[in-house]
Amino acid sequence: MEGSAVGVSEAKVCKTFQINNRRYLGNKYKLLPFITGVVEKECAGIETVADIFAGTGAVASAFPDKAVITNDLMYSNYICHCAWFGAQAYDQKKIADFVARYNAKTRCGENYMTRNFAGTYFNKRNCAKIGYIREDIERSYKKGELNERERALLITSLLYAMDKIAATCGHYDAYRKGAAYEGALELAVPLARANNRPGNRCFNEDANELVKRIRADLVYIDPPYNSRQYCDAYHLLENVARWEKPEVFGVAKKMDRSGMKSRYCTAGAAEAFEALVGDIRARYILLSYNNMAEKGNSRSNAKISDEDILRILRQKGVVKVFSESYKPFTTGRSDIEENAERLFLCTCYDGA
DNA sequence: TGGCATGGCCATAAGAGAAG
DNA sequence: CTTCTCTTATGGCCATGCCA
Repeated sequence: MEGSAVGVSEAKVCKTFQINNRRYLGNKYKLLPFITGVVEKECAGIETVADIFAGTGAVASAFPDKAVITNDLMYSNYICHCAWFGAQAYDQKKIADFVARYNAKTRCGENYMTRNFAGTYFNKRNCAKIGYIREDIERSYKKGELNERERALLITSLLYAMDKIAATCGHYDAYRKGAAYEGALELAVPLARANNRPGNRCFNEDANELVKRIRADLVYIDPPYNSRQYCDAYHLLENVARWEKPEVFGVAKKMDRSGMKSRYCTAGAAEAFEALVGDIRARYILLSYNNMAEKGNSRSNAKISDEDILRILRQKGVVKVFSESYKPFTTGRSDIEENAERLFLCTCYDGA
């Protein structure tokens, strides 16, 4: 069914991809059965789900029969949400044609990407292609050849394709020196027809501000857990998505990211969380948070204590905690015991 | 001066699938 | 069924800077 969406002829030449075909810190894809299981058992009459720290959007995608609201501070994630959850109609054959044309394109010239990133995360050839494609998407959009959804779909395709070949450990805090660059950039066609309800809405702003204006039956909260800012880890995808061509600096070639930082990565996390919860209008609040409080390196420990989480949520409603053990990724240098991913479900007092 | 934030660097485990 | 191969997944560590 979804597989045939590519079109008869294009299906042969264009590969397809889905929302979870990307590497992302804190990705909840593997935990979806756990999350949806808790919601099915514990929450009645859910019609709208708001995923206000959506990241890849994996959790929102786990509710294909609900109206979804997504939000993320990063534009690169927002663009993907528009692609996956947007309601605007688009021409699937046109997307496949663009993808095929981009994949067939050889000999792209110098551009912003080659000047700034050749020999870092990508080799020069792939940089040239990324820069060419991103420029062409914008040009085509401005000429009216692509609508907003089609622009989002193609940028999403580019971001996912970059992720596949980047010489990284999955994020862009550093590139792997001496690593072999893997293959050539190859775009694929996004299969974005799982949930495109007219009522879906995607936002790109501070979750603390957004919750003052929205209402949902279930608000899912999956904030950053530790001091690592997602704008640091994904600066390059953000750079390409925004395509404002800023100056970049340092070994890692990061752009100025002031104004993109999340308070949930700082010592002010608990305070931010308390304000957020206070402003939420929902019947249920579901929070994902790990139990890394004091277990590992200070850089990786959780910023909000269990005591604060429970104290804050209990002001809002009745709280139940669900836990599932979770093997953290490691490169073999550390050995964290009994890491668990927890779900805090709050049934709100004033939720109706 | 100590706590907090950040820049920059770094790699293997585990599971799935193929092969025998 | 066993073994091999490939793919995919995701933080930890250290040094330094900032600021009350």
